[in-house]
Amino acid sequence: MTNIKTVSELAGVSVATVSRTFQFPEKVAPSTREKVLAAAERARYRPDGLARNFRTRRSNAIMVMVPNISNPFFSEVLRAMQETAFDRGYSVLLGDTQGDPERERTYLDFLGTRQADGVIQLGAHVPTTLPFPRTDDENVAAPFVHVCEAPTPSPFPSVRINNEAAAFAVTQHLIAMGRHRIAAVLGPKNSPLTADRLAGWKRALEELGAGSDDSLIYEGDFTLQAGQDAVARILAAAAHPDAIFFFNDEMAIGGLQGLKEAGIAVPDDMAVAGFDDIAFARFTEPALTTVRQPKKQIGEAAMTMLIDLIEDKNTPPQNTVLDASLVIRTSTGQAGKP
Amino acid sequence: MTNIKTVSELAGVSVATVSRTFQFPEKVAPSTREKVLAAAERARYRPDGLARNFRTRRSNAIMVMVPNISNPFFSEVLRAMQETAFDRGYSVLLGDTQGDPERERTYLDFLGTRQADGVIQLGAHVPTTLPFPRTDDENVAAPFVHVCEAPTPSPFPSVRINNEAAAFAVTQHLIAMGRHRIAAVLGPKNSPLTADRLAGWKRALEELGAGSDDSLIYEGDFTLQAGQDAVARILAAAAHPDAIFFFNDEMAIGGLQGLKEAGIAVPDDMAVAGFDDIAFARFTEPALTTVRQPKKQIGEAAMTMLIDLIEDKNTPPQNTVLDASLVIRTSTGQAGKP
DNA sequence: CTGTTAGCGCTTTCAG
DNA sequence: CTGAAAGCGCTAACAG
Repeated sequence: MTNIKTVSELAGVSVATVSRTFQFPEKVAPSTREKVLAAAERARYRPDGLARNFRTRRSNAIMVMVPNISNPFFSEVLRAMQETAFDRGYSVLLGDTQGDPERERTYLDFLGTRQADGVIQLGAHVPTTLPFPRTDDENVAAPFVHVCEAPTPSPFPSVRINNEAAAFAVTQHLIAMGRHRIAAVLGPKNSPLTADRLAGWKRALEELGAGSDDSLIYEGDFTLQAGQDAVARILAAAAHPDAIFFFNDEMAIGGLQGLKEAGIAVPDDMAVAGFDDIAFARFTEPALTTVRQPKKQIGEAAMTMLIDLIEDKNTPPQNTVLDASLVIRTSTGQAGKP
Repeated sequence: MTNIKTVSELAGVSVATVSRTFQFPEKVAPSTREKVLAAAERARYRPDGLARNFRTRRSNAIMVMVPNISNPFFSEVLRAMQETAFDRGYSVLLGDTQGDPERERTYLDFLGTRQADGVIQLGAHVPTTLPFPRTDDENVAAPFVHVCEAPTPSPFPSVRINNEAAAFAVTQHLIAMGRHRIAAVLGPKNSPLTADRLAGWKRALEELGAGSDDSLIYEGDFTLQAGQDAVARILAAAAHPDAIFFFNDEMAIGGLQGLKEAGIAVPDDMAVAGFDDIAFARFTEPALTTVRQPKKQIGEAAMTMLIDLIEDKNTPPQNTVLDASLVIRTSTGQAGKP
C-alpha cells in the first residue's frame, strides 16, 4: 500500500520530486535523489504502473495477433518481436486468434480501450474499421502493422518478403533439377501470401517449364496433417507429378511422411520443397529444400516500425520488403542427378 | 476523446449509471440501459481500460514467463494458457526469458507494479523474493504458479507431470526391447525436471537393467543442435550404447540426424527415445518413441489455478500432478525384433 | 532544482 | 433503480 505520498513524506520532499526521481533521475539533484531512493527502498515502494498508465494514457503494451502460436515460423517471428519490444520498454500481449475474425476484433479492440498502444497482425485478415486511439487528428496513422500477410497494395504499414519471387525461385530450381510436373500445395485460401506464392509458381512454369496446369494445385492449410493429406490426394491422381512444392515447411514435413508411407522415394521419385525454413527443416529425411524467411528481421522490423509509429506520429507508413533466399538441401535431388 | 461524462450527458443520466450499464447491465432498468447504449453508440464510446484498471487496481493481465517460445512444447502449453485466460477475461503478457534471471526479475516485477495480476513461470528458476501485490495480509498466497519445472517440494502452487515415473517407463521400455546400454542426454543442469528424469532413468537401470553407469550420461540443453552434438560425443566413446534416451524431442530429432550422418541405423543399431511428444515427433524417420505430456491440460490447469488464486484469495495452493503416457513408435524397434 | 496543484476516467459507496 | 461525490496514484504544467 505504500504510495508516492508516503515516500515523499518519508524523504521530506514533494510527490513531484519523487515522481521525477523515477521518471527523470537526471532532473533531480543527486543529494535529493539519494534521499528519495533511500526512502523508497525503506518503504519498499514500487511505482504503481496502473496509475502511471492511466495518467500518461499509455499502456506500453503491444498486442500481437497470431493465427497459431504453435507454428514454428510464427513463434520465431514472435520471439524477435518480443525482444525488440522489451528493448524499447514495451510488453507484448499475446493474441492467438486461430484465424477467428471475432477473436481478431476483440484483440483489436485493445486499441480502442487503450489497453494496447499498437497492434501487429500476423494473420491474413485486414481490419476494416480500426478503433483508433481517441485522437481527433484524422491524419495520424493508426498504430497497426501488418506482417507477412499484407495484401498488395496494403492500406497499412507492413513488413513482408517477396513471396512471388521466392516461389518463382523454388519452382525454377525444381525445373532446373529436371522436374516437369510440379504440384503446388497451397496455404489458406483468401490469404494474400498464398496468392503470391501461387503466382510465382505459375509464372515459373509458364516462363521456364511446361506451362501451368490447375490440376496440379492442391489445397492446404499450413498444418502437418494437411501436408500428409495432400500427398494422399496427389498420389490418387491419374498422372503423378514428379515434384511437390508445399507452401510451408510444416506441410512439407507432413508430406514427406505421407510419401514415405506410400513407398515413394524422395527425391528420386518425387522432389519436395517447402517454405519458411523452420528449424526442423534441416532435420528431415531427406533434408528439406526451402525458402529461408528472415524471421528475426521480420519481427524486429515490424516491431520497430510500430513503435516508431506510436512514438513519433510523423513517421510515414512504410511497406517494407525483406529478402528471402532459396536454401537447397537434398529433398529436391542432387546436382548432376536427374 | 469521448468519455463517460459525455455519454452520461447525452443519455441524460449520471456517470454512475453509464458505468453500471457496462459493468452490471442487470442492475440498470432496461429502458435506461437502452438509452445509455444508444448514447454510447452515437458517441462511439469505449470505456477506457486504463482508467478502469487503475480504479479497480487490476490489470486483468497474466505474465507468462517462458524460457524459449520457439520450443514447440512451450508454445503448445502457452496456447492453452492463453485460451483459458481469454475465456476468463484475462490477457496474456509474453515474457520470453531465454533463461536469463535478470529478465525473469524484470517480468516478475510486473506484479510489483501491478501491471500483471499474476505470473506463471515455465522456466526452472524459482524466485526468492516475490514482489507481492501490496496487501498487508501475509497469509494470502502470492499469485504465482510454477509449471513443469517446479522443484519438489514446491514453495509455490504448481502443475507438472511425474517426470521420474515417465522416464522410468521410457527406460523400462528400452530394456524390454532388449537394449542394455542406454545413454541419457540431459536437459539443462540445475533443472528439477532434468534431475527427475535422470532419477527415473537411473532407477530403471538399477531395478531392471544392468545398473546405471555415469559414463552413459551426456549433457544437453533441449535444442536440436544439442541432440546432434551429443550423438557425436556418444559415438566417439569407446563402447557405444545401444539406445539413447533424449530428455526432450527436439534433442532426439537432432540426434536422429546425427545418427543418420554417421550411418548408424535406427532402431536396428541404436534405439532412440524422446520426451514431450511434440507434433513433429510423429513425423521423424523413424517415428519417435516418446512421452506424451498433456500440454493442453497443463496449460489449462495452470492458468485456472492462477486465476482462481487471484480471484479467490481463499483458494489453497495446490501442487497438481498430471498423467503422462509412453507413446511407442518405431524409433525404439519393433515388437519381436531385438 | 523543487513544490503546489489540478486533474486523468472511472468505480463505488452512500443516500435517496 | 439512480445520482452525487469522493478519490484511486500518479504526472505535468506552472510558479517560484
